[in-house]
Amino acid sequence: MALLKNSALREASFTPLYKQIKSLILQSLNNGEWKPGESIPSEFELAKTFQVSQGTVRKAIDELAAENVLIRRQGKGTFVATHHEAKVRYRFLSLVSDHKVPKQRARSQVLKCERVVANLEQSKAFKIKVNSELVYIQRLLFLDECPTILDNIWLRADLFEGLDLNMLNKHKIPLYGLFETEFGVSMVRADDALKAVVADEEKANLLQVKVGTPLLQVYRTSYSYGDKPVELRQGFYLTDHYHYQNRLK
Amino acid sequence: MALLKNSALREASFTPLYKQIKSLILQSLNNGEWKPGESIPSEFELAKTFQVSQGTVRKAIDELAAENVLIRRQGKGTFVATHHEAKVRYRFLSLVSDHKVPKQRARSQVLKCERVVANLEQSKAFKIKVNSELVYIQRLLFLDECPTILDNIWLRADLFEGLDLNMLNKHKIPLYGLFETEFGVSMVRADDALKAVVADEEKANLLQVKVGTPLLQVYRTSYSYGDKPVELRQGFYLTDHYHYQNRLK
DNA sequence: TAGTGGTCTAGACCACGTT
DNA sequence: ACGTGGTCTAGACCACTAG
Repeated sequence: MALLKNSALREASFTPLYKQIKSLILQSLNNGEWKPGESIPSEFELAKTFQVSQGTVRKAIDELAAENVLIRRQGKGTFVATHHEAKVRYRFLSLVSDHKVPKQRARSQVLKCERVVANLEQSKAFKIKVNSELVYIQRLLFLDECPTILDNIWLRADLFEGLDLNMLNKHKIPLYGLFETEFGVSMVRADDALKAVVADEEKANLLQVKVGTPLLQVYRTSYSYGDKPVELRQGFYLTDHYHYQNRLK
Repeated sequence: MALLKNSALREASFTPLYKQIKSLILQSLNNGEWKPGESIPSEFELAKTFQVSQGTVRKAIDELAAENVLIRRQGKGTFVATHHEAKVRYRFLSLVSDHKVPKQRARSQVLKCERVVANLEQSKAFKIKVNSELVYIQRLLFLDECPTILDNIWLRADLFEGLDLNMLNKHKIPLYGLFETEFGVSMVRADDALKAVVADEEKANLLQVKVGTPLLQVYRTSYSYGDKPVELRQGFYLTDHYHYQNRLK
């Protein structure tokens, strides 16, 4: 794609230069040219390769940084966001302790990892054919050594070839970190839909509570670069000592 | 406050010009110089009054626009955000229908409006003295004519003098719109803490459901300009046909 | 046509981290 | 001392809205 500088023959199709630059950067990220944790070229270098001014590159990076796709570090450079750093490790885990101080520790226990076939709803969400293959994972998340979250997870099988119970149990890192490192899939955004439900027998057993205990049900769709949906989740959160925190602006 | 241009005698106290401009704008908003819905002076005018370049004013406004404090409209001007416009009327109502299409209609029924005394927790949250006076409101919100949300609301009495049951029942506008118009209090941000609970007898009666029905409990602290906390809320949401939606980035 | 916000440029200088 | 991102400026021009 050639850059369209403010030229003459546009007809109601104006796209700012910096948006085009942003797309090019996203494309490079998608192609794996720059990997999570690594630095991307400096603003001046990018300006030179794209044949635009540094300020224009800057504006493109500004937006990507606001979306947590890139991270700027003054004096050091601009880096591709990663789920591995301690600081952002639990970026997508909105559940926090009611007594904020004792920064909880998370441990995951994977119960199932199977290949399944996409139902109508799932195929719609992923924009793939019905009966396409998915990976289904069930796992329990312990916070401060208490079973607190029961997750049912579905992934596009074509993006996660080779993912199995063995691999999941071997790694001690958060799932999103594993996806990033082992499969080159970076989660950058997620949409959650929350409801209050009560625990049925299966969930009650797994979470070690009584049937009828209220649970926070969190349905999630996670997206990679370019709003590509790559994960569906049904989470059931025990909120006796934790709460889901959210900031509205 | 005089603007500190990049001068010599700073010692580890650097504050960018545009941040100072931002503070000045926020101050004007706080003083009620520019009211919600109105336009503020153009970027060039502000640049002239503040004796900086237009680009610097622009960056200040950019941040305030990102925080939904100001709204930019190309060709028209920059406006103070308001809760009255249809588009952003329910900005802070995260509950949406599961079948998104039939854009729900909200109706509020106020049950109580009393003066009460702040407990320890409330006085801490508001950063006021214990036993300070608060306004307590209990109301039921109907979505599509079904009782769906039970709200308990506490406000700083000194900011809401004259607020009573009569006034609340007279107005057909959302609460945050009323607060803005009648008391000059603009809500710009809120922190929600969510848990799953079950309905006790009182809540079950009011929401017309059985005791034991799971409810989404939403504790909220709302802030006005300058992160000033002005409202505490305990909401109980019926999530049989609605869900709390949230985007993670 | 005039006025507003939106884009783009080029250049200077500052703050921060590393060498 | 150098290279990075961060700030600030001045000016040109484009896109949108309204009179």
